[in-house]
Amino acid sequence: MEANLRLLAAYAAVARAASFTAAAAEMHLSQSSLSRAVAELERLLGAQLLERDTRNVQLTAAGVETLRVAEQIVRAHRSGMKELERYLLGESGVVAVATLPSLAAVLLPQVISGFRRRRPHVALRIMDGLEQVVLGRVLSGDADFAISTVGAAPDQLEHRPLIRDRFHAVLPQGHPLAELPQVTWEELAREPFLAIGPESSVRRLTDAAFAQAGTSAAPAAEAGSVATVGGLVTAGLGVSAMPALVLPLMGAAGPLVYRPLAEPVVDRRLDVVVRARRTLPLATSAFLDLLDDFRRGQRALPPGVSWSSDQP
Amino acid sequence: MEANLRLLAAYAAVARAASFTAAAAEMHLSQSSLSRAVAELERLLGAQLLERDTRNVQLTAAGVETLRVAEQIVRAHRSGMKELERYLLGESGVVAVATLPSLAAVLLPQVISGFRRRRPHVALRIMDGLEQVVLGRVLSGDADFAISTVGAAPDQLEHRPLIRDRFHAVLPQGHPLAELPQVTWEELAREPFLAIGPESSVRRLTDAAFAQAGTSAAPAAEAGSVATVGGLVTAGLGVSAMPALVLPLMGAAGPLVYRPLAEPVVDRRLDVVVRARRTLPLATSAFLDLLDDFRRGQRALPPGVSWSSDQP
DNA sequence: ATTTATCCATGCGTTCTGCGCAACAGTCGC
DNA sequence: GCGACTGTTGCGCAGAACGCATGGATAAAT
Repeated sequence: MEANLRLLAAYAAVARAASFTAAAAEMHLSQSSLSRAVAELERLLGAQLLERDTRNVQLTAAGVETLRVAEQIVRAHRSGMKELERYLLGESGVVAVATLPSLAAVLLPQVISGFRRRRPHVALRIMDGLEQVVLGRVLSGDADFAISTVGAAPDQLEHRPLIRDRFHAVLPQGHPLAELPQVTWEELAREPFLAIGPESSVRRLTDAAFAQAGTSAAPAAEAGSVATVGGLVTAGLGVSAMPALVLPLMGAAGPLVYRPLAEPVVDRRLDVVVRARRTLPLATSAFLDLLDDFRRGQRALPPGVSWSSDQP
Repeated sequence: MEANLRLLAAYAAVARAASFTAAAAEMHLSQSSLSRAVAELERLLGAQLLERDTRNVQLTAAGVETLRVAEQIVRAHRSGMKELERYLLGESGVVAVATLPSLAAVLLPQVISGFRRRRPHVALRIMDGLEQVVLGRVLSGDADFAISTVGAAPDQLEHRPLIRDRFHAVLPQGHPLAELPQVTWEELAREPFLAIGPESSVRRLTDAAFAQAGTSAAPAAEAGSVATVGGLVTAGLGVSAMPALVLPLMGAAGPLVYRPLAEPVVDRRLDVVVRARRTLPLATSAFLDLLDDFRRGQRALPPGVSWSSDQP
């Protein structure tokens, strides 16, 4: 029982048209070819499907049943291939992006709305987490790509700059440093410093910045989430430093003051991360292209956040 | 996009096994053949499906989607062919039989119960009607075959004897003829005769029987259905003559007396009727074979009903 | 470090499938 | 009876599909 699609489709066309000649025209095949195909199918099935008397073609009972099944199979094939084609053209599927919590809220919404206008049938899946988790998801293939800081990138990952996210001092209202238009890391280091936990990529950057400014700020306290750090600052226990995109997540416990940090100006660099030497699904490439369009077009971003300049 | 089943099945096997060699063994093909098949499918789809690094075979995102679709298509094909095979082996399908009302009630039930024990997945469709309707259903193909009287058979129909159904006098209780063990047509002709309408095949036979007995019975009344004729006899308006299988349908209005008719003994001959030069679905043949087994085995029938003898 | 085993890709020759052309054989309508 | 139309069949060709043998690359064994 190894009737292939060619035979089934040929038979279905002949049976539907009740004519070899008409079906041949429809299928762009010679009539003799169809005649042979049907004969071959009959031989394979061991049953007569068509009653031909040189003038008319009529279905036998087995022919009716075979037509039903053949059309069902051919239809399944056609619709499956159509579905696959849509997927391969990037018109369907799922784009899975892993990213840091701060980005999910600020950058992605505008990109996504543009993307969904272009590809309405592509679903999006956003997974947020800290850097290690995010990169792990890309490595494992759970996510198609990530937008994240990249500390030590395993060489199975490939990344390119996307966004620069400037660090700001986080101060309680009425704090003396809040009088200044901008604050230096050295000035900040004289205050009790409230740090984010060491798993956060932000912590690595603040440590480095203090070192670069020739000082060091042993944290007065550490917290695991930025919202908690924000609460501690609000309560007047000290100051902190966070990238601009993180700031909206901090003020939950009460009003805070943010001032750009200088000497040195420090940016959190957010990169697009993909697996090296992998061809991406077309829908995903389209998403990345859109992101790059935004970057090159310098689409508006919140203060303190800027697109990375074009790479060589 | 003309990926055929061969390519899809080959790819599915390789992708599932994550190995060309293993899949080749499973499919009884050479590894080189599979390698080529997958390469060909990738070319057709214009997408890389597998990431091979001489040691491992891994699916790309497109590969995962393609595997899903390929398995779906292959499954549809396999299950469709399986279904068709069952049908062609007579293990599924519908046997459609057209027959006269009297037969549907008496003969068919026991045949059907035997048949369903043998082929539990074959459905039965019984259509009853008068001879012309019944034969028409066979001609049109609505029914696979009929059990019916056959007056003038069109030569597109083929028939063979199945049952002989002896005519009986139908008498009201207390009628003088009811005293006799059997009644002759001549005796019957002296009574007011209540005939069935001319569309019924029974009418043709009673007319012929009276003629053969050298008499004729102009009907005192005619009715369209045997139940009505029965009612008229019960009411004492006359007598009638019916084949044994019809008798159970007559006594609805009250008790009647039936006596075998002789001089001549007249049988209604019920034939199996099929379209000439047609191969029947296997399930139908099986039903007919069973019927023939019953006939040759002289399976018990009601009094006055007998199987036709074996044809030459 | 070298060897061995394993795996997938590819060149080559063979077989067989699928095809169109052309000739043929019924059948219908004029 | 003749042409027009239909499906079937013989024939030859192009290429599809296959297996064998080989090559290159890598992981495991020694």
